[in-house]
Amino acid sequence: MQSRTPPARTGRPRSAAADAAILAATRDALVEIGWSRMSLGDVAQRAGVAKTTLYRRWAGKNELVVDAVAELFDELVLPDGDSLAADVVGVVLQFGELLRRPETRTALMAVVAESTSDPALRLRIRTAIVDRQKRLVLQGRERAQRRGELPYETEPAVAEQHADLIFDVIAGTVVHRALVSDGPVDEAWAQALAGLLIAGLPTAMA
Amino acid sequence: MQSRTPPARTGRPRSAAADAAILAATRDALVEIGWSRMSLGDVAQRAGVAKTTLYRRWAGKNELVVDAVAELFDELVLPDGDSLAADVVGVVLQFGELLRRPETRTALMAVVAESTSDPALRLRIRTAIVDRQKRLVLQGRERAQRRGELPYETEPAVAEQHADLIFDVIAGTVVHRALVSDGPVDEAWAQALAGLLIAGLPTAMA
Amino acid sequence: MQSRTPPARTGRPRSAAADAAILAATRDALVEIGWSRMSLGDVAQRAGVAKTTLYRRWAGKNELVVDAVAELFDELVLPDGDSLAADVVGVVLQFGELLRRPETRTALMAVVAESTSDPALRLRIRTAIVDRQKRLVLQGRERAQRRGELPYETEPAVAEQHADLIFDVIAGTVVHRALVSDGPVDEAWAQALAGLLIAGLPTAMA
Amino acid sequence: MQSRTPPARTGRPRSAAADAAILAATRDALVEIGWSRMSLGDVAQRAGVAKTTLYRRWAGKNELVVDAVAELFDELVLPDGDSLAADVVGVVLQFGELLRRPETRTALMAVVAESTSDPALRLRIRTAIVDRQKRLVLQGRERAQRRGELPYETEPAVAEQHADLIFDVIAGTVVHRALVSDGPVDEAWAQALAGLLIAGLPTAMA
DNA sequence: AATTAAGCGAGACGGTACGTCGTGTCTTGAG
DNA sequence: CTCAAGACACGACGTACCGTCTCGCTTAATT
Repeated sequence: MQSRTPPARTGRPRSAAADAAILAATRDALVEIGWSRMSLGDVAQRAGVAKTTLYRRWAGKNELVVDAVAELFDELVLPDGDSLAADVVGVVLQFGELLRRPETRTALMAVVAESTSDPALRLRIRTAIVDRQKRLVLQGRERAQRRGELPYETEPAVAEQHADLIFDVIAGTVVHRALVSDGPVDEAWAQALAGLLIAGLPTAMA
Repeated sequence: MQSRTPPARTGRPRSAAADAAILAATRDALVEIGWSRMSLGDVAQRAGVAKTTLYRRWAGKNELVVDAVAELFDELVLPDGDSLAADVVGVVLQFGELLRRPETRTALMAVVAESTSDPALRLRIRTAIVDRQKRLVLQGRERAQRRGELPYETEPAVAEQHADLIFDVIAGTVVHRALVSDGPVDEAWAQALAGLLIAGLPTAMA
Repeated sequence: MQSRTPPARTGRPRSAAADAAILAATRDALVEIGWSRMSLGDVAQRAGVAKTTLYRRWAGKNELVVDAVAELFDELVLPDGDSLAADVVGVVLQFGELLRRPETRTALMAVVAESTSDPALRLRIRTAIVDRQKRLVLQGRERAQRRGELPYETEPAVAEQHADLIFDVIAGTVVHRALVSDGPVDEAWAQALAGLLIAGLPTAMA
Repeated sequence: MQSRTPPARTGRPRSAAADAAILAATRDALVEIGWSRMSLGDVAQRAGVAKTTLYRRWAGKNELVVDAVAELFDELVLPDGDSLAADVVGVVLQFGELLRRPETRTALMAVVAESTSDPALRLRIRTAIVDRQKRLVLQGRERAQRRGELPYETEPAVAEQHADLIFDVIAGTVVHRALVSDGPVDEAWAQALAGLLIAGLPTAMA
């Protein structure tokens, strides 16, 4: 809560309202016209702001969009299920719902695409969006361990590897289902995925 | 009985060599200058082809890149493993290798990102790239069934749902690992993923 | 009426209908869409002819247009006036009328413009269009001389210089009036011009 | 009382230097590569200016060339002659000289040709080039009237009609001589034309 | 209250790529 | 050898956005 503006601050301060208007306008523009067709001139006009103001705050489209969508992902919570399977289903459904919103799906994939040739952006995405959600896996595992559904892993490095893998599996699978295969992420599908994860292929297919 | 060319058959036919040259030039340009900086003028020049020729065949950058990248995915083959786990590991490693090549990772994510607000492009990606690779899942399942590792599913609709789910899980997980989590897709990781899929979480974590 | 095709003629002969159709289509296109916007593809399509056919007969747009409009200028005749002034007025009005037709005005100026940097085209215009109309000046002078309105010039070279000058004056003035000053070429204006030519400035302005 | 800038006065003002550079580059390009081969991209590059800047000020090639050439016509001055005939000869020779320069002849006829099917362009040519040079006729007439060579016309409308006609005659005749008949505009020819204008045909041919 | 320095809107600027169009040539198969 | 059809290499078109740069005008904190 303390001011961390490093140097002396003279002159007219930056408008806080402008920041909010720009981020909101960015999300609107993403929904309406898509990533590639969205120009920063558009965003500035929608926000009632000069392009200069926008470039004074962000280096480019990528940085702006990451900031504009990062907060949307913090809505995810681990639902109050009574089994590991229910927890998985709950998270999958929430994530699926998030990916149905145009601004989320478009912006997320756009910045991931850009990040394939921009390591700094990749890091920013991971810290600002992805890693924050690993808490869901950790919470879910802990609950399942308390219920006796999963064993305790004593080696911390191994435990982290497990968590990372599970996160990749769940997040990657839902994204692929929603954005590539273009199929619904509904109750039935979520249960099938949860069944596969918990029981393994031979049992799940039996 | 033979001629099924539906409309008229007049005028100079399109050059088959041009198609190949354009697709190859597209891949080269992707590697050398990246998706976003690559212009269709560049591609045309590299291919020794006029821009017109390019636009006569493809509607834009996205469609062109989908086709250019699609061919790369046809390299994937189901390796000659002697167990379901070995087959999964083999495919995962191949796919991981493919995603390490800059043109593949960049182009794939770029078109997926565009496709989030372009249903026609989404369909094209699915038919040109994704659906073609489901053969790997089908082959792998069949081998596993013959070995007795997996049961036979008699209901075709259910069988297809299983295949789709498995494909989403494997493809999505590998993409997420490679492009978002930014971790290596190596032998150890591939075995961990295969173990999870075959045995289920409780066993895999034990 | 005899075939004057110089070498042996083998293969399919050229369609005579095609020539006429192309020239007519050229005139139509000039009227409707103007010189610069008229493409040879347009002309070919209007004539129901392939572009190849067109290029087989003419070297380009300029040559085609010269041929297409040359004959229109042969309509001009020296009217049956009873004085030099009446003859001048009659010719001026006819020429003015010709320049009101869109295809004539556009095509004439277009080829003249092209000819400024193409001596061969300049020659072609002069022989195909301009020089043919000098007959009007020669006829008018002869009549005026017979009426006693103009003296006889005995030196042929001087007589030709006079005729050339008069032609430049009349043709140039009418073109400038019609196409640049954009004023009407009507009876009153024609009489004013004739008066100036015959009586000279001091008298004409008195 | 003073500021009559009609609309808003905001944003960066247009560079006056750019206008001059563009017009000069246009003239250079006309000389070096000719009207039809000259592209606006060329002009922009020669002027060290972006194409955008060029299109912000002119609607197209025609308008630009009209303005670029118009300045050249302002070089014309009424020479310090001591008779009406000398003044006419002086102006004719200057105009003939102007029409010997490739950029002038080509550009002038090209825009006139375009103007035959573009009334707005016709107006622009008239206001930017033609009407400005009528001053020469007005000055010459005034001098001749002071010398007693021409009568005073008291009716303004008639006086204007006279001036317009004389302008059409001189300008049209010189253009026709120079560009169509392709003859020299030299001292002898200029004197013949002046003689015709001042004395009328019967006297001039005597 | 006056000064001052940055923020602000507007929009012009030099660039680059776009997707389309026209040119003149070439390549088919049919006549 | 001609024809209609249309693909081809080339190159200009006019537009859109980029990110930067003036402009003249606020707007606060400092004098």
